[in-house]
Amino acid sequence: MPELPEVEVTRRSFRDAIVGARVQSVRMGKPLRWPLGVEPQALAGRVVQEVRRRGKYLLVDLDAGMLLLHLGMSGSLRFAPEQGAAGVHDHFDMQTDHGMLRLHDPRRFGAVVHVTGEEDPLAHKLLDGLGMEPLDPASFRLERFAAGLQASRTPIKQLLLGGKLVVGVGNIYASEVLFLARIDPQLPAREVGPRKVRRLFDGIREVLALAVAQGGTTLRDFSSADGMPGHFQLQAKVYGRDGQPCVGCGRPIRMLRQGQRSTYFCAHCQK
DNA sequence: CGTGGCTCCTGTTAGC
DNA sequence: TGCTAACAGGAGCCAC
Repeated sequence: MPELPEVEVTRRSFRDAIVGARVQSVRMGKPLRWPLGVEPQALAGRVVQEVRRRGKYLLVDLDAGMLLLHLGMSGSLRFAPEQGAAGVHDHFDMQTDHGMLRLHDPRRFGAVVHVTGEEDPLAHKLLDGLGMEPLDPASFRLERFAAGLQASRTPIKQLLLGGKLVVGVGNIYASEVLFLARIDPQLPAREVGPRKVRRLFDGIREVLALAVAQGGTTLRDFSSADGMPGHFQLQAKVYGRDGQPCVGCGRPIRMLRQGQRSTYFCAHCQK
């Protein structure tokens, strides 16, 4: 469900409401990707200072320590003054004096981990290798992006998905952005020419920024932590359109597998 | 070290 | 209609 825009929209939707809240209790459901790393009740009394985002991780700063939160493939967050009884897929409930933060995650690829701070070894392990932030002009630099492509033989689609060069481009946006930039997803990154590099760089920024501005949502249902639905109807030009006519040339869109993930593209428009 | 494949888990959908 | 298999928006881990 969540690529960068959805994670960022989620962050914005509950940040103001939760900052200053004091934790009263924490309930865990079934195991998520990793153990919480602390006894849930040990979080009682902590006060939320800030909610930040790094890649697709949400960082919830407490007055002591920090929570790293990831939505995985199927996770969603909800923050509200009142929440109903926990359902079978609600695996993390943090009750505060401002309301409850709840993670709903059927597949449980998501995570909630407590670390002592930015210097915690686990925080380093999870965050250190992350690439540039595409929505932060100070981070996402054309020269660094171009150099990163130049240094890799990996097919460009997989390099984008990997998150080590630039974060937040998920499987849908990877296909869409490559279509917009007219680049063959199978092309080794170092063979992407300067003009295409430029188009790709601009495309990533523009598409992600637009999606955030319009409240997230890619293909299916998504709602932010305050329950508002997104308004961004990404009408996918290639994703999920195997066999259907390309909006550019009318030839059939093709699907292929790259690293166990599907890629959609137009072999005529993208070369 | 860069790279590719496997893996975690459950729900939905396509196909027989 | 019912069963089964394939597939799903992520990313860490491990073997080459």
